[in-house]
Amino acid sequence: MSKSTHHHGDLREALILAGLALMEEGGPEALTLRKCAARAGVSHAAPAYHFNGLVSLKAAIVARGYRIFTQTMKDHRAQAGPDPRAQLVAICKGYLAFSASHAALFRFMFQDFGDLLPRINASVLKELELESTRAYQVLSEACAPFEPPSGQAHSTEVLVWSLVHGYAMLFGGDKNASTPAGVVPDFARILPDFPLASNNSAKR
Amino acid sequence: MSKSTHHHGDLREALILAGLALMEEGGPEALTLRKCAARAGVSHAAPAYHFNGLVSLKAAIVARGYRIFTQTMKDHRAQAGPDPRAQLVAICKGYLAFSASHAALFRFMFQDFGDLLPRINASVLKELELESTRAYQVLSEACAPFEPPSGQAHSTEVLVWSLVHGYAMLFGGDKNASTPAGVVPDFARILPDFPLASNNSAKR
DNA sequence: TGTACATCAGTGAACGCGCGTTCACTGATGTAC
DNA sequence: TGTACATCAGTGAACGCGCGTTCACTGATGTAC
Repeated sequence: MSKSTHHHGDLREALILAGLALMEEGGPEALTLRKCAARAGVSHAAPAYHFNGLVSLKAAIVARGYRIFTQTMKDHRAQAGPDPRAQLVAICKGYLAFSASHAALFRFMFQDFGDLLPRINASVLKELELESTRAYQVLSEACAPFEPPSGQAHSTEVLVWSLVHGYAMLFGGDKNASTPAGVVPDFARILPDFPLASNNSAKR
Repeated sequence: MSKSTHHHGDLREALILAGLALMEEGGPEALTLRKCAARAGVSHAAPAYHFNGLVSLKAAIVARGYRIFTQTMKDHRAQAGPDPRAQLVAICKGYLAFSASHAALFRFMFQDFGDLLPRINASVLKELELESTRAYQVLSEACAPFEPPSGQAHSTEVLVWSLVHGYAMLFGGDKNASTPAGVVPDFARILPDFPLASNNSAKR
């Protein structure tokens, strides 16, 4: 343990990791500058110095969330076969795996940032846009083979994204693991019934 | 304007309406005891007396949200024809209409209440459960004609609910009205392609 | 190689703010007789 | 019908708390010569 109090080394990384941990433990309410600082072992004024305020720290944490999200989907895809349908199913399973393993963060990421956007540090905002676009692209690519060749653009993408996102929100976490009326069918039993137009060699 | 300062008359209703207004104007962060009280024109200690703390006031507001939600779906259903498919589409449009007209409230309703549940006033909790169950039943009934007769129970329900909920969350509000890649297809152009097994006289 | 100095990352005390809660109170309402 | 009294809804001042922000500072690092 270094005696030096100044020059943390990688304060930014430490703050983001602290924020991710706090988010999972106490939800979005627990994400404050002071708690992040305490968890990272620095003065409570340090995060306000590194980022320009709480908003940018939150954005940096969300950006990191998207990076993990993307990686989770890619990991699942890598374990599936080359068949486009299997690839798409794997991506969706990765989507659900992330939403379950990072439940609070997942909801936080898809929050409405609205008024806060203009207050985000320019470089952090750029990073956030990059990471969220990358996550989106993974899903988009997996849907591409199923887009109707001459129909409404992105309709499969919107269909699949809506379905998997809604399922994740409603049934994905530990809570609300059932409808008021009973047990929820496993997602894998729903997805294969999709009417995905295949303009490729996708098999059932 | 009555001079009497005590005995508001219907403080409960006034507080709930104040809360609904605050929610739409400033999001969930704006929902505090003091702001609700100020908006309802009462002392800031009044809401803490009427409900036993902020948590139960929030729950009462969510319960009211579900009541409006149910009514919105029913209103849309009433304007559709008797065909089961038309009814289901109408319910979904009602779902989306509510999520758009009460964007912040909608997200707040589907929040994870988790740790807060035990702290809700018993009668308010009962009301919340009643209203949310009623909303759920409207959707459930509309899906019933399409449930596969011998398949997995509630699979159509889960499918439709996930799809419409995900669409509402991702594209329903004013914000994020498009995918990163472009324009979002209208929901009505997606839903009719559903592979809904009809054990009824539902027509396309 | 060694010294002087500028830069910069992080400190810690202090500030004001809005919050939920508490509590002795007040004044209107309802009830007993 | 009228009076006494209990109940109860809402008041308003006070409290402590955690928060984000500010600012003069300090000590480590990097650079010029």
